[in-house]
Amino acid sequence: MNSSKPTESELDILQVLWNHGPNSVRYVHNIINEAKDVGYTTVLKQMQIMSEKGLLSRDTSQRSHIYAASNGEQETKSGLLEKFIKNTFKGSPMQLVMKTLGDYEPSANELKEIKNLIQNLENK
Amino acid sequence: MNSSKPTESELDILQVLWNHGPNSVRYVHNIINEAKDVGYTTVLKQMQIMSEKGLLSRDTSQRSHIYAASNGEQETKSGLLEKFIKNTFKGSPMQLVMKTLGDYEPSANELKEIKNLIQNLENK
DNA sequence: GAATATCTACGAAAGTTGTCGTAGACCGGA
DNA sequence: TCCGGTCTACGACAACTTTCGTAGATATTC
Repeated sequence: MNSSKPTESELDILQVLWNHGPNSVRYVHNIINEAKDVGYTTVLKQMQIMSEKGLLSRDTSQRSHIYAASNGEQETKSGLLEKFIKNTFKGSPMQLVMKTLGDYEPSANELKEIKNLIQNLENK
Repeated sequence: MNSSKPTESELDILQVLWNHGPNSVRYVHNIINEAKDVGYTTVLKQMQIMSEKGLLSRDTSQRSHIYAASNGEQETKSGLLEKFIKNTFKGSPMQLVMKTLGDYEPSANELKEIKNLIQNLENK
C-alpha cells in the first residue's frame, strides 16, 4: 500500500524511470541534477531504499545496477491524487476540479479537451 | 511563503478553524478527536508551533487562548494545489483535471456543474 | 600493471513531523 | 482553604526523509 505513496523526492526518481525506462543510478542522477543540485550518493541511497520498500525493482546482474519502477505511472498518481483529495478537499474530487479550473483558467483549446472528455463520460 | 504550505495534520487544524471560526485548543481537539484518536497536548503543541510559524494567530488575553487561521482557506488550498500539480503532474493543471475526471467519473449533475463553469470561463 | 574512474554498500547526521508526559499556574466548587 | 479539573509551556522521543562521506570492489586506460 505504501508502494503507491512515494515521497516528493522519490517521485522525482520515478518520473525519470517512467519517462526514460529502466536505467542506472548514474543516468537518473544526471537527469535530476539538471533540475536541482544533489549528490550522486544521495540518489543512489534513495534508490536503494526505494528498492527495499518495493517502489523499484532492480537488475543486479551487471556491475551497474539497472532500476525500474515497480508500479505504473497512472496507478501511482491515482494513489497520490486520492490522498490529496482526501486531505485537502474533504474527499471531494469535484471540489478539486472546480478549484483547479477556477485557479488556472484553461485556454480555449484546453476547455475543448475537457468538454470532449465530459462528452465521453456522459455517453456511458 | 511556508505559511501557505501546511502539513497534513496542520491542515486538519486549519479546517476546523476555517469551518468554525477562531477557537480554543480544547474545541479544536474535540472536533479532531471525533475523526482520529489524538492527545490533547498533541493538538496544543501543534497549534503553538503553527502560531510560531505564522499559520495561526492567537489571542492570549484570557487563560484559554483563542487561535485563528492566519490565511484564508481558498488561498491556502491554492498554494497546496500548485505544489501538488508541480510535483505530481509536471506543473500541468490540465493533466490533473483530466485524470481526476477520468478516475472519479462525476455524476450527471456534477458534469453539469463543470459545464456551467466552463461556460463562464469561455465568456471571458 | 599502476593509476584513475566508477560503482555499490554502509553508516551517520540533520531536518521534519507527529506524538505525548510532566510540571507548574490558575480556577471553581465543596 | 484545599482539591480536582483545566490550561499553557517545555522538553523529549520515535519515525521518516533527505543528505552525503567514506570505504572497498571493480573496470578502464595509459
